[in-house]
Amino acid sequence: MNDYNKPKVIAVVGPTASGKTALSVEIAKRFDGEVISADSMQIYKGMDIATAKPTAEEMQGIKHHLVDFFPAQSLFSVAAYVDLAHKAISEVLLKDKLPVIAGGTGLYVDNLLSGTSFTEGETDFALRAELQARLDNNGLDSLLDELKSIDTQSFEKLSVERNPKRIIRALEIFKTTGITMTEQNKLSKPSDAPYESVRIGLDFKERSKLYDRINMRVDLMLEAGLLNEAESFFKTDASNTAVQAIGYKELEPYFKSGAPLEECIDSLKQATRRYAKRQLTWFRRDKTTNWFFVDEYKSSDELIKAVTDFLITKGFDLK
RNA sequence: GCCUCUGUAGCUCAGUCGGUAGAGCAGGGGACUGAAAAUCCCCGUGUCGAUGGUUCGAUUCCGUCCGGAGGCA
Repeated sequence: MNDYNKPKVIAVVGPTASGKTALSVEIAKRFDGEVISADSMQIYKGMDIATAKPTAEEMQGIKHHLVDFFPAQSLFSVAAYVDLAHKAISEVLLKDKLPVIAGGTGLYVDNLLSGTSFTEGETDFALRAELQARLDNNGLDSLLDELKSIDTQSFEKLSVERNPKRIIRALEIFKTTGITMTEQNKLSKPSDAPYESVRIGLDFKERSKLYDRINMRVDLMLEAGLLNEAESFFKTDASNTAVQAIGYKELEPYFKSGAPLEECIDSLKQATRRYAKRQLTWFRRDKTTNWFFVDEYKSSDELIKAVTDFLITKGFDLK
């Protein structure tokens, strides 16, 4: 309950292309920190351009954890992330440095900072496939009926939402652990957060400014060789988690069925814009986030200065 | 110059036999605990091109003008 004994961490969150990478590096430089990425796609090796992985130049000598270390053929999960991220944070703290968490995957950030405890069990993919097959053959209601008999609370929410993935997961939890999703969520929620965290959120007063940046960044990715990267990605046997990355699947029609490149690029841009919107929805939910509007500053230097000044008032010490 | 078609949501278009309008796309809001860059839920008022006329009432009918497309000279 005593915040003063908890390690302090900074988290930089926001939608894709809002400038998290640059800002987190600047924070790390000024406050003697190292960056811990919270990005579900930048973990993968080889997926450099599409995921806008920070380049060596962009990192400016600041150590980045949990980027570019995981094979694209392997499956990843929040549980795996949280485990690795806690370890990385400990490592940074041992060096007496400041952990700067930077990332766009809200699920990862929240579960890390809230200290959700995940049990040892691995994901049961065979069971998941079985449930998926049932869904395909008998429909969603077949799964919902079963859920109703075991977990009324989840049922009530999921029967309105009708989200297949979450319904499958609810059944999977019960079948593998004997505990309902409602109970498990309660059990995994800690009474107290493990860190004293300060969240910096990046957003734009004008949404169209963000979208302009996204569109422009996709064009830059193409110039940087996204097409080649996509082509070789299709040759690898990427895992179910890696194939979800925005950047390859939108280009697939171009390579596999001769669709016009322009159309694929437009849909790639659109998918990225929609993703950014979902990220904002997620991050806005946390009411403790300190938002900075990028388009309210004349330059990135001014934004960095504003954030730095703010962090000093929050008790962080300059290097 | 004449004739025909056309002008409705950001875009493409439907519609109102006269009672102020609705689809797709785009876009917006939301949910979210082991696939999360995923998955799912909700949201449609706009001078119906402008202006006169007919009418109790016009986006709808008529006239004129302006913009766009095509045809004939």
